[in-house]
Amino acid sequence: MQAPLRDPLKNFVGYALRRASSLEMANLSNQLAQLDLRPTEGSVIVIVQANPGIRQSDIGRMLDIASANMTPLIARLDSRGLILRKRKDGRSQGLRLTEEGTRLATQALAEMEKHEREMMARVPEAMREPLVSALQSIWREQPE
Amino acid sequence: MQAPLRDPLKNFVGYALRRASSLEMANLSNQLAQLDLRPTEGSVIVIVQANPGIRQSDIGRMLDIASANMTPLIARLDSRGLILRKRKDGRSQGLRLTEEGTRLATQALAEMEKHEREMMARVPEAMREPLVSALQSIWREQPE
DNA sequence: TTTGATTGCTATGATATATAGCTTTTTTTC
DNA sequence: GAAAAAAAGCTATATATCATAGCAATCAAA
Repeated sequence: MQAPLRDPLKNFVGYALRRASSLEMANLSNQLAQLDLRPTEGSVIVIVQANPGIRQSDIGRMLDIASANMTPLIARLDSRGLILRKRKDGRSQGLRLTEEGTRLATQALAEMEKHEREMMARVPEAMREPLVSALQSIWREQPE
Repeated sequence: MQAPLRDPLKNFVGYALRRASSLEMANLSNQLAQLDLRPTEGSVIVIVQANPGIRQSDIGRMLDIASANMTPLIARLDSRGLILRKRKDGRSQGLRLTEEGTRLATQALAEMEKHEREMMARVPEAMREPLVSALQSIWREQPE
């Protein structure tokens, strides 16, 4: 018998946030793996589906992904035949989903929704709305 | 002028969770970088400080870090002179902080607390308690 | 005593993210 | 209109975290 372990991180919200998020990500990642999509790729094609002709720099701003990291991401979706790039002007290009991309994006969105329901099922009803609001107040409109 | 961008992820809690967590992590990471500590290393030494003699496998269970990943983590803390390993029995070893490790752990904990206050300051009072509870209900006692 | 679980480890790879720098093109400013 | 600044997309590289597969030594349990 030994002394019970102390958890000095237990009461940190930042810690709970990290744990909840990484569990969430792991689960979603497993689901999307069935479609051979990484979580980030899933987000991207869902956004392209909702915004045909969007530029990758726009997506980068929405998801806070640096342009240097958007490049290989988009390249892979392109090489898999999920998206099309069409020149908009000399420097930018508009993105659109192919048929296959549309099919996958629809499935991905369905997975996200299913996953969402499963996660929220674990949160007591009364805490759901405050949870969403609180999370958004944390990351939206970051102060200087 | 172009059509405003649609954000189909906006209403997903999982997405808000991910964004809040990664912002939080980035901030904490910057703070701890001053101490030349990565977030995970900070968590580890704080736990060792609270539990002298703890085994790395215990820490792994607390933080959900696989033993294969604990090894290089602990090795680095050891090589930096922050922790000591003392054989407990043939296979396990007890971890303790050195003086330098104690100094860093104390600073790291202070950073976490400061960071915690800053983050919570952005969350309206009424949502704070529900936020913590909701997050914990998401990741604690994961169902089969 | 044999079986099974635990501890710590090597090696490797996947994913997301970060930094520095670059060219070309467009926009802004003077 | 010319010079300066900003934007788009890109290469290359590095880091942090986590995942998988497997191993030897040790300890605990059937």
